[in-house]
Amino acid sequence: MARTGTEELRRRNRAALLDQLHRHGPQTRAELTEALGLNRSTIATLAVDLSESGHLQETTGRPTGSAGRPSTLVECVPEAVTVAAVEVRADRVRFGLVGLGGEVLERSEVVLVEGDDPVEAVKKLTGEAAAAVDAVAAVPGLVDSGIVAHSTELGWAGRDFAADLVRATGREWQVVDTATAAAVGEWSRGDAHEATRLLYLHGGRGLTAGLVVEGRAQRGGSIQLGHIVVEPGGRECACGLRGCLEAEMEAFGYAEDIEHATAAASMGDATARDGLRRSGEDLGRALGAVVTATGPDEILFGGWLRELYLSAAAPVRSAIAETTLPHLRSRLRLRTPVLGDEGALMGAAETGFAAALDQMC
Amino acid sequence: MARTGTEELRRRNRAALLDQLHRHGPQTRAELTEALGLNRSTIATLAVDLSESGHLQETTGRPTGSAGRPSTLVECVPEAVTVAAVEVRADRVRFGLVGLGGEVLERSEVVLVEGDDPVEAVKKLTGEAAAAVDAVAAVPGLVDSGIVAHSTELGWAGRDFAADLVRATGREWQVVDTATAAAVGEWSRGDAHEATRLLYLHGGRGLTAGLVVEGRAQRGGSIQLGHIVVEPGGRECACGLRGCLEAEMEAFGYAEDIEHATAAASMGDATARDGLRRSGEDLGRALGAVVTATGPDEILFGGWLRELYLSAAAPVRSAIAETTLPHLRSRLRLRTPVLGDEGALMGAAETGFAAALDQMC
DNA sequence: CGTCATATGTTGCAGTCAACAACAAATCTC
DNA sequence: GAGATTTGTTGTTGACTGCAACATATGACG
Repeated sequence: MARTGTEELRRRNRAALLDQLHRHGPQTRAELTEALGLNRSTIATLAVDLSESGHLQETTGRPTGSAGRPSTLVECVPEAVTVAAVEVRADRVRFGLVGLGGEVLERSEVVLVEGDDPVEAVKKLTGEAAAAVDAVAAVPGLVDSGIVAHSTELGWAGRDFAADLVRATGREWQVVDTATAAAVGEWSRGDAHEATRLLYLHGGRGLTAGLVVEGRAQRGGSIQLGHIVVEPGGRECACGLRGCLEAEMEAFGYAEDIEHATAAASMGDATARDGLRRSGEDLGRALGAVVTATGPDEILFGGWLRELYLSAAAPVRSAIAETTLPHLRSRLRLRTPVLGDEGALMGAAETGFAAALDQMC
Repeated sequence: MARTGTEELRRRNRAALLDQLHRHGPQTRAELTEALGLNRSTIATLAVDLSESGHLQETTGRPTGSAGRPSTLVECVPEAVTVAAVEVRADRVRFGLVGLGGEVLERSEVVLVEGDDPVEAVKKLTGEAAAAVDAVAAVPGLVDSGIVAHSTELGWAGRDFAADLVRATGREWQVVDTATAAAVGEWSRGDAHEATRLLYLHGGRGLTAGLVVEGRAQRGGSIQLGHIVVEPGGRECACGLRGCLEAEMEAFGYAEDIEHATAAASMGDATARDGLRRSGEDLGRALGAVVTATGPDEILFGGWLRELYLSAAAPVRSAIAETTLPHLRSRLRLRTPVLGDEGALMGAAETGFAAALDQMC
């Protein structure tokens, strides 16, 4: 791969064009000229190049309604570049083959039963995805360069998941954490695009958080929200610490069944209501520290934290307010994600596209 | 400024060459060829270009000791590109005119007395620095795009310091926070270069922290370490919260006079010793949350936290150990900075150079 | 319905750049 | 002192983007 020279310049411009279409959908040549700051003729040669290589398609554009020659519409061909994205959960593995532009071309899922190895599921699911230029797996937990250092949900510690996947499937894998992936997904394909510092909270069997700053995932940042200590010397946690948010919340036992708790609370069950309130406060205190340390301007409550937030917004908010400086608090928006279960998969795919387009020919 | 085209390519290569020399000091043309991945002839034309424009100097290089024609040594001319760096503290304002390559060409200082406006001091100090391509001020506190949202040390809240400086000096200023600046300084000019995620703790009248990831300052990341809540419902803090680290530590009153406390402790004063231990524990607990949220692999204790750490390392370490996952803790190195008071100034200058070299002609 | 204005695609040319290869220079080794 | 080795220099080449002139396709207007 050339690092310098005029061919490198071309390569970069090609990648920029594809990236633009990938992010913003079909555009006319004129719009591309504007967006990329290149000359019309340059856009033309790039477009012809990429048409011939099958990466994009040109169609006679929509009538503009205004004067002038109508411009040709350029759109990318989803099948030209695909990424295999996988999301691993304790009870299932989901797969999506995502094409350029963000379209999901294929989708499948394997349900795991006690003792199943996710690697086998991944192998089965991605059998036909050999053409994918990149493969990315999202895992809930603390991921450090392919190794899952800690995962409450999967019960792993120090597993070299990337290597396992390579062995099983015979291809390279990126491993990212689910929370960061979901943050990327919500930013790029959800409605959180205007957030400059987006914190996504992922509530599964464990609690993790992912941070996206100006659209870029913060590497190494898979934040172990569940292991923020909210009660020094408190309940013993499986991780060996005491008073972790996860351990304190586990006392209420509704990570598995939050609907039950919220239903009971809305029926007037005082114990359930009190439990939700206290959980909300613990979560808010943990968030206070995370917000102070990372300074987000938007927080999305994903997974079962969505339900907790929806039914205990007040205690969450007030606990944050009691542990965060006014300036940080005032610019903070609290919301729920829009992509639902899809976010992590989309974000994982996006991670793959970022890498693919970067070294794109 | 051209964004594309071959001239832009040249511009980038020129900037890359200058940046290489700025960071790594004088190098031979052959070394530059290797480092930048460009052709010998390209390096030659770039070097001639930049020699003629006065940005660098070529001297007959040191004898290599091995066979072959001796290469010419290339070094940057410090005076060619200078940055005005200023560090604001409650009791003084320090100024340094830093040249390309990191050399400090001029240095001066103004001591402030109660009621003095730092802006006046900056104006006086930087009067002769008109030629500087960039001017950067480091301020202890929470800085958000030029505005000092909160500063315990200076007693500011929401002051648009950048605008004040522009008004007073008639030139543009970047405003960064002291902790982040010091982190950048220690990374680029200190001995923390191998840290990939460096957290610098700045102990002044307030406690702040700065994070540098792979050499780049995390924007918006001026972490308000002093306002991590370590004692929910604890002592009232000037910021309006309760139980902030700063408020809890203030009870011991040695932000101003840590030497006194450590001296007393080493003389056997049980109260002082106990105070140090408890401060160390509070600091460690606050750090636990920050480490969980930001995942550093190195922490530097700067300002008066240096003394606290040196005399209370054990409680700090054990408090961190009780509030941080093993994986994050195991890769964590705790140290003290090497640049002393100089770090923030060097880092501020480095911030200026990053901007200057980026848009460099 | 035809002319003009407008916006866009197309084509050929010019300017610039980095890579390459052949050559020159300067040092070390034997 | 001859050859090996490393590096600077020079002229050439291929490639790319920008530019300007031209061609094309539409809407507006009388």
